[in-house]
Amino acid sequence: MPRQSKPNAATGTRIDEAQDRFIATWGQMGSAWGISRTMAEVHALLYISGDALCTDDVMERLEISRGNASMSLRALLDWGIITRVHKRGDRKEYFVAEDDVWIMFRTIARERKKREIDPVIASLYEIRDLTGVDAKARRSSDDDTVARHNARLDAMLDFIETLDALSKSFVDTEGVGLKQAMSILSEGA
Amino acid sequence: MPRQSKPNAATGTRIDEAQDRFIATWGQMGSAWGISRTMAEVHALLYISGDALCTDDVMERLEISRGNASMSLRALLDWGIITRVHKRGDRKEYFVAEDDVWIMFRTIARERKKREIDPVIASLYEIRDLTGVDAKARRSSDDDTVARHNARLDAMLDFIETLDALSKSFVDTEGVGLKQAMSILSEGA
DNA sequence: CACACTTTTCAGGAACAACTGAAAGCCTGG
DNA sequence: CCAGGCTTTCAGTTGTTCCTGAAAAGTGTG
Repeated sequence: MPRQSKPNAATGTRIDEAQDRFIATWGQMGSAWGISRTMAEVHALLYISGDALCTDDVMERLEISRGNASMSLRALLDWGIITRVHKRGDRKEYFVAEDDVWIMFRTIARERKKREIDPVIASLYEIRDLTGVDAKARRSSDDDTVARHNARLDAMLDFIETLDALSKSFVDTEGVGLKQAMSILSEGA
Repeated sequence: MPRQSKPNAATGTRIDEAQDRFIATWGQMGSAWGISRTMAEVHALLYISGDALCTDDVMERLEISRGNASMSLRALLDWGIITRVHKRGDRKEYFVAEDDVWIMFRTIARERKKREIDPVIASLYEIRDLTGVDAKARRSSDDDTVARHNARLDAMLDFIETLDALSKSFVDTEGVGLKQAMSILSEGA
């Protein structure tokens, strides 16, 4: 199945097959981690091709509708892992993926933390407050149950706070960053 | 909405509300990370209650069907984050959640790595082979495209291998473990 | 300022995942 | 080796998410 009408007709299929498989793999992984398959695929396409592609390129290559392509590109922009590019004398918008994988990862991690972890932490503290400080006002027969409940909740909070702190050192723009953290860790092991 | 018919009628509602909210929060988070909501909820219930519960307890508390409860418990067993418990003179099976959050996390991480990361790595290497060593046999006009493609693929592989190695030091049973790794990291920062 | 081109939105439909409930399977004690 | 209680399975249903295509909104040009 020939895909591109570019000059590299001979080996084009080979590259295209590799790209297709990369895209498929990435899409699968995405959906295992709560990212819509198409969105992951669009990102994979932009990443692996390295080119600036427009909506129509994406539509054609992935055989998806205009609406879907537009939505996915928009979402990727919101996540901050692709950027708009303009070409002179062309009114279309083109998109390129961040090509430094480490930066990409940091961006995703930061975003997911903001969207998914922080709200959970907030909720857990609220829940804690339901059975928290005013424990004395409770009938002693239930103290035990409440205490056990609080202990478990606290263990969870403690754990998540630790992960949270850890993620900061990975994610913060000016922090050591994951790459360096990695080398520290591997020395320690 | 009264839930339990246990002795702690007075404060029971307070605890139950806290449990319900914990369960809901956990369920939400689960679904953001590719785990079915119910499965996460069942786990949350077992974790926060700390008791050994049987299928009927779970069904009643979460208002789900027997089939669903059975499936979810079975899946949690497969993941290794809950265990069966038998009570003397009772033919029912009871279940308890791992109560050490750190162990729980390690177990989940190990399992997800095995199920989701390792296959991706294998795929990426296969894809690499499509455009790999036999590059000389290619027409020179495409060398550039192929080279760029391979560079991007390699960058990704390199990245994932690094994460993979990092995760080993967190996850391995005998390794330093996440808790200790954390302290190493926070010193370094 | 109207037109041609591009992007965004969104209602409806398709595809997929999750859940139910009843029936079949499996123990264990008698 | 059957009876009763418990667990698992699975076909059918429900519910959700994702995708499409066409219409609306936006944008710059002649």
